[in-house]
Amino acid sequence: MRSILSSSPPTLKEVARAAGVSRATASRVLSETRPPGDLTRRAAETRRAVERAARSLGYIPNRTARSLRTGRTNSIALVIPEPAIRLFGDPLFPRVVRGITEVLAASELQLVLLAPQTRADEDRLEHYLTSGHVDGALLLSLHGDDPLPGRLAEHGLPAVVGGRPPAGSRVSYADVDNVGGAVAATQHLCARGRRRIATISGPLDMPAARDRLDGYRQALRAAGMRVSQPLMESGDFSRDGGERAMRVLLEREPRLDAVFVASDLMAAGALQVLSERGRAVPADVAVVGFDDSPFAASTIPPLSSVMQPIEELGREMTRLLLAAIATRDRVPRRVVLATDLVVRASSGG
Amino acid sequence: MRSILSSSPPTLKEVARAAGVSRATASRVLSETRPPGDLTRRAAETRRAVERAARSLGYIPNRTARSLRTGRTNSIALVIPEPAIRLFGDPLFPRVVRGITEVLAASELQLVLLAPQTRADEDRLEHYLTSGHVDGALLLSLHGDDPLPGRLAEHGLPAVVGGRPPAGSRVSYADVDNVGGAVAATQHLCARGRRRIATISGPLDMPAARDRLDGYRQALRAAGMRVSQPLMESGDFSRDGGERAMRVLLEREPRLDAVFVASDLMAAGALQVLSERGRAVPADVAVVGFDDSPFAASTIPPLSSVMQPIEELGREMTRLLLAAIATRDRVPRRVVLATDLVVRASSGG
DNA sequence: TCCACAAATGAGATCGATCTCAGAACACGA
DNA sequence: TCGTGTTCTGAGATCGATCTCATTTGTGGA
Repeated sequence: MRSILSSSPPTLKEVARAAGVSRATASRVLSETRPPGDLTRRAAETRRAVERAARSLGYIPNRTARSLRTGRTNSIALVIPEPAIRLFGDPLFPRVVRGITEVLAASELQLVLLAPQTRADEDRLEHYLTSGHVDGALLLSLHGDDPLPGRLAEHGLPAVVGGRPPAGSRVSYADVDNVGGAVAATQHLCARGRRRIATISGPLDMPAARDRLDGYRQALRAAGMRVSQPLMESGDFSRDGGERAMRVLLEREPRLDAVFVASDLMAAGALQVLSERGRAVPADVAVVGFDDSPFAASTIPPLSSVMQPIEELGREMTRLLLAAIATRDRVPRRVVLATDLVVRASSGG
Repeated sequence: MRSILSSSPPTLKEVARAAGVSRATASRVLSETRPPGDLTRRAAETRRAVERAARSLGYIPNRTARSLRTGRTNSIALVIPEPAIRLFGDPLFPRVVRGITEVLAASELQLVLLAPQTRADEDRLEHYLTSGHVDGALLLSLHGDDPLPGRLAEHGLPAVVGGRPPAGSRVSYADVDNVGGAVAATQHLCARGRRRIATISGPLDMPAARDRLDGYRQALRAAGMRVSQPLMESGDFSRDGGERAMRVLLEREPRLDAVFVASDLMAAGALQVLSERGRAVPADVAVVGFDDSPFAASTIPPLSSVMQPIEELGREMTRLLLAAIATRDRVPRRVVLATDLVVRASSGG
């Protein structure tokens, strides 16, 4: 083992000296992954010597130096601009992360998660990303007209957005088919004979929320029904928000006979309010949620919901990013993943 | 603006040439923060010229190069070795993160979150940390005998553990007084006249869980009561785990008259089981939880619980780390933050 | 006006790795 | 044994910034 007295970590130069070879050779041995077997006796010997020296010195390559030379950092960022409380509360994030890490497992890339909390954080973050800390970025949960994708594109940093990106930004993204899911849910309610179908949408500065609302509208129009403002109320994707919106809707349109709710959490709140107000589900009011969360099967009654392949979204984003990094190709690509209506008792099964 | 044709980002050299000065001067102007005012007319002019050139070229310093030279990266890691589902599910993490980001807001440091999911991830992570990507690391939620703190210390990377670190590792840490909190809770139950006080502990490979169990034991002994194995059952800090453990305890010791539960989530499960079995809380069985979660006030009945200052834990960890980085001082320090029993109806108010 | 001293600048070294390229060592067939 | 072609190796350049140190420029007092 190396002496405890040497304060700074061993460098390649020291390894090379210890092994009696040049820096170049040491570098080659340690970084080149070569199919073993097709090397001469001499080469095999130096290789062994270098490896032994590196091991006994406890050598760890300085990534900073390597990055400077190669222009690669071997890490990619996952950016989620959400307050800590939502970051750690939203059930979607762990699923996306699982998908991402699955794909990354096969690579040597390190994933770093960045969650800017303030305006100042966002500036610092942009600087962090564009100044060469990472090879690419995955962007999740962007709101409204976040300028980040555009900025990264200007600097030539590969980026992939999860969910539909801010309008007008030429950036790759993967998304789930929110419109299609909402259409399916609403059509399903129509097909069950419901005539006064309300909706609780998400916050309208989020593309996913807007798409689901669009799908609801499209389906109603396609069925020849009127899209009426009083039947639409927006929540914030939380359970409480769902309760509040449901109360507003019942107040405004007591005769509604169905609700398409843009998230299961809000749907759970809505179910509770309906039960408190003595409306039977699905007899009086049919309910369809969105997400197909684990708890959807155990609400009372079990909640019909639109399934979205979130893990696959994470995988797809990562694949897009890895491809962009590998090919240096900056042509924006997009992938839209199908959603699927899961029918349970709450919509009259 | 710089031409769209130049593919690679502008370097300091280009800025210097554009401003008609040397690289050294450009570097000084752009990185030196100097109290303005005490510079000569000439200096002020070059300063202006360099700044204009940098702006018009869209210059962003290459952090990799800067790091290589200065040995500083201006980022620190937050390591949480938990599966994604727990990482995003545990209500403690957002609170710690809030504390951390509060303290970091005043600095220029970027926080990166690393959550190794597999054994391979852990190796990669160790390599990431020790190869110069960050200036220091905050380690949370370490289990059992995680070798990470020791490894980092070997490589001279400043690190601070949140919670009590694995035994024997000479590393700085901040912790909440789990033992003291458990003692207070148990003493409180004794003082209310309870004689058969059970406990539901956390997973015993976690120091916090062990400390709370220790506190329970200490308090019983101090009160001259016997510590009996059948009155102790461990859960996994989840609600389901609490339900399961409570059932086991009732089965084994039907005459128990109090339970100290090592987390509020488990306590919620326990309350439900007690209610199902027809045991009145607190008349038949008094219950005290741990965490003082937001929902503790709204369980039925409201849950007495041990408050722990988690945000402050985050702040304190960060302060310790920043100090260690600034002073290059590797002497392990520790900080233990007081916990506080909050009495509500579940323990007989 | 001249001199001493402080402030500002630039040339070149440096951080620690990889890459290029020319030359050395080796294997193999004649 | 010798020549040829392939494989290895090492010297030195390089990535993009900062730092050192000698030199230039400018200031203020005599």
